[in-house]
Amino acid sequence: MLDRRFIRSNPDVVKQAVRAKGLDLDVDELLAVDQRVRKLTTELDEAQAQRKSSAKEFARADEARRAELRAAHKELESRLGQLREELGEASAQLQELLLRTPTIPWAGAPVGDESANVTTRSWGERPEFGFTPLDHVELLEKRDWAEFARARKVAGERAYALKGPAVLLERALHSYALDVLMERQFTVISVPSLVTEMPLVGTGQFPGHREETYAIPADDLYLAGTAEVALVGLHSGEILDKNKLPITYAGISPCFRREIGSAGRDVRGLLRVHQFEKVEQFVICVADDEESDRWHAELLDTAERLVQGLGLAYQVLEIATGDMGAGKYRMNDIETWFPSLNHYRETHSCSSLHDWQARRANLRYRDTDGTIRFAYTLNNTAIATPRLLAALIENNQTADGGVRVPEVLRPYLGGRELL
RNA sequence: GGUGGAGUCGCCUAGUGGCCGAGGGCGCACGCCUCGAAAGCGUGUGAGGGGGCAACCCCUCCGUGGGUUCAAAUCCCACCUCCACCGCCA
Repeated sequence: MLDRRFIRSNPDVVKQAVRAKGLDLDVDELLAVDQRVRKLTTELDEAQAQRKSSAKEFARADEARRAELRAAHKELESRLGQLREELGEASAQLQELLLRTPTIPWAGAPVGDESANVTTRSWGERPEFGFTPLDHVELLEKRDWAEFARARKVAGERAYALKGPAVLLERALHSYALDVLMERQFTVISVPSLVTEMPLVGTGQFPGHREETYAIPADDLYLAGTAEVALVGLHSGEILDKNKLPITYAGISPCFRREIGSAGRDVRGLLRVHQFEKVEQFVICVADDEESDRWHAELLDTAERLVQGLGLAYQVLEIATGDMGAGKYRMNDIETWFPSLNHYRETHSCSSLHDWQARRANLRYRDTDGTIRFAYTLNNTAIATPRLLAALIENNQTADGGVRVPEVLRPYLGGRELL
């Protein structure tokens, strides 16, 4: 969502962003609707002012004059009704279009679709096995650390149940992430996954990607795909004091995704599941591009250090305009090495949204000079399991099906070096 | 799930159909006073939208959405949230 006034005065910039992001949005139509809304607003204002003054006069008028006013009012009322209806329709149309306006992407983003993504750096050594490594499913089943067939009996496709040391290892990953984030002064917060529509619109999940979210129609609730949803919603409608910013959260929550766009893909194992656990980094900062850029770098750095701490090889991608989504200013994915896939696979996604989400969520702050501004938001994964758990298991397996525990996780596993 | 009470401009509060399209107090900002401060006094102090070079003007908003009325914070209906008690429950 962009500022109407910005769109009015920079239609070409917006059009270019729409093109670069491959979106379906008619900016000229938006401008026309915007103009119509303003015209109707002015007309309604005038009619309403008239209604007010005649109601005032009524109180002091004699009976003859009152009869006149009643008659005149009837006419005015029908005009008001018509204007309200027209304005209501136009406003709804405008809102619908505004919700689809993209953030202007940063100048350094590769232009194009997914194939234009650029690998900017890689870190770590891919493991060399002196034996034929198992994939995570084989390994988990060999050790009896998971139930797949039985879990699917209860919860359908993509379901899983972790058992024994796999559970402890998953928890260790989350504890590790929380400790690192707390060290960086992030506030740990556990948030609802079961949410209303409001925060989903706020994050930008709705209305564009409704079908990816589980709905519970009986209660008008939804299951959020990430803690980011609740975190954006938490401060929505507020005007924060500038000195409260930045707000830095380490949000934890179960995450739910329908994965309807990927039917049949990654159905095996833990790579793409409907329900998972995630620690999310989330920042609300002042509306300053440079500060936002600094946070973006920091969130990305934190995620990289988390993966480095685990000793996993990864690469960082600069995401192209057409692959980053409407709301993103900049996006970098971290892809971690999966031996069984023989390639890197997305495990983290770092995004700067500028004020795109804040506008949707009406999340503002009062600047030093008293001006009220929309804040900037950023988010990045810290740890998402079981996908990262699968990477950890595959990369750290031993010839006999053991799993070496990275040093950073040992404190959470009673000091054990091998599972 | 049931019963009762409540939701007003950052906070507290006035307000029961036109004089409240929102008064007061606190807080905050600025000014006076002071060597400085406190106290005191004075002035100002919500958000959104539209218009104007501008000072400024207009409209909307008293939890949300409907309704009654010439006119609604004020009356009616539904919903949401909060508080209390009862029931059930991890």
